[in-house]
Amino acid sequence: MNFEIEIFAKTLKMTREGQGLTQRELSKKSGVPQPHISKIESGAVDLRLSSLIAIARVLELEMLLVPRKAVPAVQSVIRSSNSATSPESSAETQKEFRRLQETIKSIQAVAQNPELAQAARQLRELQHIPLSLSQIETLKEVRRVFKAFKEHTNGFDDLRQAISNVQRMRNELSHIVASATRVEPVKPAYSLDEEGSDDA
Amino acid sequence: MNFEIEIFAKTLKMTREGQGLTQRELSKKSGVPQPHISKIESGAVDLRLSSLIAIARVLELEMLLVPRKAVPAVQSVIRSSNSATSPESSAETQKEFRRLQETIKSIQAVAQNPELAQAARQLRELQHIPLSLSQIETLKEVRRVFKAFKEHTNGFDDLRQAISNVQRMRNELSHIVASATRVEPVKPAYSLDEEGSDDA
DNA sequence: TTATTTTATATATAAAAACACATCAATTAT
DNA sequence: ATAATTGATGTGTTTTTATATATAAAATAA
Repeated sequence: MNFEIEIFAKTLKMTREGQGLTQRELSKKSGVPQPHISKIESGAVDLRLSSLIAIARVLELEMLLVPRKAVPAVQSVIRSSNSATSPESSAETQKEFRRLQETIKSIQAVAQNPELAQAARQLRELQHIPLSLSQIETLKEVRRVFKAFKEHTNGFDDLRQAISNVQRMRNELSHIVASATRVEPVKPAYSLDEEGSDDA
Repeated sequence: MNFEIEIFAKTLKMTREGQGLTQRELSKKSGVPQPHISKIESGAVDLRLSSLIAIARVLELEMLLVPRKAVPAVQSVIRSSNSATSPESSAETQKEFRRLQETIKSIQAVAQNPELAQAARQLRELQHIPLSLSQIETLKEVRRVFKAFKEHTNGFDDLRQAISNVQRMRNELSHIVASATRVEPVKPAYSLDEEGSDDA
């Protein structure tokens, strides 16, 4: 729906997931019915300020009116605050990592590929590093693409894209990984036994 | 109404006034009807996000969801951004200064008082200094009290309070005033010919 | 004081959110 | 594969915002 409102919808959803809350739990704590939360997160409603505030406070978020010219500075403050401490790296994120590894394993059961294996390795490296909300989003997206590929509803381009997302993320965090496994430069040439088999 | 929403209501109103906009002008630019703006500014409605955003954008404000722990830092950024450049110190503020001086003059017409005179002097010093929104609010409040006092609907305590608000503000800005008039320390003892005349 | 501008109120109507409840579909866990 | 959890949908009702006008009240300017 409204483009302006989508940002809030997404932020709420990402934050909720980052905290490992279900819509029902959030509903209970905020007093907003779960079906309504669903609508809000999908950007389907032009919600009232009180609803927004009620949900935000549970997620430890505050609504602020910021002078436009101060917005860049404020966003930088928020960013550093987010990367500084990451309470969201634990429980739920670990689950997500496990799901992703399951998905990869199920792909590797039918088709081995060095790049995919490398991605798996890199993911293992990242597993215990605190991730930002957007990085967790990337994780989910990567898994979505892997899964779609496995079910032949997605092409190689998407898969390659997803793998390179993992690599990019790994590079972003390389200053933390550092000591761990030696990382070989990513081979640009890509194969993965072209034109996959048909169905099931 | 809702305590959480009042903050937004006040911020919108203060900002609008700071920019010298009338509700009608804001209405025209934002598309929100003037009567509704009135209700919003008085905190009488739990407005929808789209309305809030529409009004805010005209006032060059952005709604942001900020992690609670980052709020203090963000507020400090906003504060310094506000005091740094003050486009709001001109036109409308000058008018407010003139009104306030008129009010003081009308009081002095019936009762002279050294502290009041000093407040008037201090206000003259401040007249060409860029003020923050909250300082402009103080100015309005001071005038409100002065006026109420003149009409015998307000006591001396309030008046004294208002005068000391002027002094506090002057002291806050003393580093800017600096070169101007030499400022004598405020005499604590207060008089102003006790128990004013009755009516009219 | 008088005129003008600005804000607050009033009324009627339309539109949308909020809510309660049930339930389906998709995902995840066992 | 099956059960359990989670998110999305659907329906009907209630409440409230939003809008359009008109106008009263308050503040400001002349």
